[in-house]
Amino acid sequence: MALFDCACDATSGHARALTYETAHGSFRTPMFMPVGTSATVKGVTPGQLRELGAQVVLANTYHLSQRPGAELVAAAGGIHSFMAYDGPMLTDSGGFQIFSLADTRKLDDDGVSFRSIYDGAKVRWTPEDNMRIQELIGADIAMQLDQCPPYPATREFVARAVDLSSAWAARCLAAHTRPDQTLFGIVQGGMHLDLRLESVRRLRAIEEESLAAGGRRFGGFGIGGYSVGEEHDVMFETLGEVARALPEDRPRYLMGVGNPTTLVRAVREGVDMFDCVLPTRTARMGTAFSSTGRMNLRNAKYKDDFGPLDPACACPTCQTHSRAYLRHLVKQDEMLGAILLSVHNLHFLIDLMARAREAVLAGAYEEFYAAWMAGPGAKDY
RNA sequence: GUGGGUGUGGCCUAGUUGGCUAAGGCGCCAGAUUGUGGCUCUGGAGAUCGUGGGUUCGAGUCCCAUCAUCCACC
Repeated sequence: MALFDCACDATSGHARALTYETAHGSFRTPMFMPVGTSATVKGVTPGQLRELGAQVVLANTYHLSQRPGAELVAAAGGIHSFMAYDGPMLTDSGGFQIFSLADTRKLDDDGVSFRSIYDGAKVRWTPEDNMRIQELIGADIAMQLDQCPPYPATREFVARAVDLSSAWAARCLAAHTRPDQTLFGIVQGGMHLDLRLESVRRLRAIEEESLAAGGRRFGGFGIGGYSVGEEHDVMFETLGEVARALPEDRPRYLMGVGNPTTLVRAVREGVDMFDCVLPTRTARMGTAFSSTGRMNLRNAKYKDDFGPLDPACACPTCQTHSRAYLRHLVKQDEMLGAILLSVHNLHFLIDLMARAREAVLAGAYEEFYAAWMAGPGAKDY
């Protein structure tokens, strides 16, 4: 396979099993991607990530551009070399952070101005600036700069976000030149199906114009703007149709979703890739995923429970440590507690998607889906 | 032994010149967490104010006694 080729190994209903080639090896979908915002998956070493079967690791342009700076990452030989992870990597553009972190931000047609969360300094990004920064960081996959509207938002506001994100998609695609890196476009449109489909149409038109002019195409497509506070089922009113409106020959990446049941449902709708802070963030707060639902390890009922965290789990944490010990670590705010639960939660989602892939390859995704939904953990997520 | 200080939920404290259901932090118990500003956020339980008397319409606040504890001095 050539760089950024995408092969479809199997489908089962709308669910897909893809293989995608990057400069740092191939990855297989469906897939969950651990989030390493500041060039680290908090509490987890690159070696552990590999052992867990992690494929793509995320980093964040917003954070890295501020600390330690994109030029420094480039001087280190790029993000892979800097953090010593030699597998595929992806950088989020920072569009979401500008929406979620900055109290003061100003969007205009040409770009966005905001204040750094680190030192309050004024930062100005055009789509071209953002592409230059992501090329310096050097992940295998870059994301376009976009505008992620909050929820709820007026239809007019969401429509303008689609306009702006589309315009920026075209500029990002034109500005992006690094040959060993590909660029994903991002679909917006909030909870409005027609705006979502319009967003998809514009991305495809932008790509066609680019190709006609001898330019590049998108390596895949992010589906952004979901899981921003809406009720759980609202996303599924439009997700499937949106996902399947995207080109079949490239990956579809539902951004920011990490709830196990949501993953299982979204794969059934034709989504291939996910990322989320949920497994590692909740781990740091003492919550573990399990085959029987969410567990709050701070609960007193685990005080003298010397059994494994999840008897059905094969991860290093469950193979080695008891619930009582993990509760003790969490209650004492010991860093090892956050580490061990992060390892476990990442394994849970990575393994869940690996089993989803097996089901697709076996042509039995519907059975896998039904089994999960009927299982003891489904309602908890 | 003498003089002085202090005793308020598991711990540390706030409680103004005595006045409505004794406040806060930590801890404890539970919930939240979705393109990471997260030892975060939300809620809950828990106090016969050392003990026993007294003054007063009313005492955690004043008086007496007693116990505990700390400091200083013999």
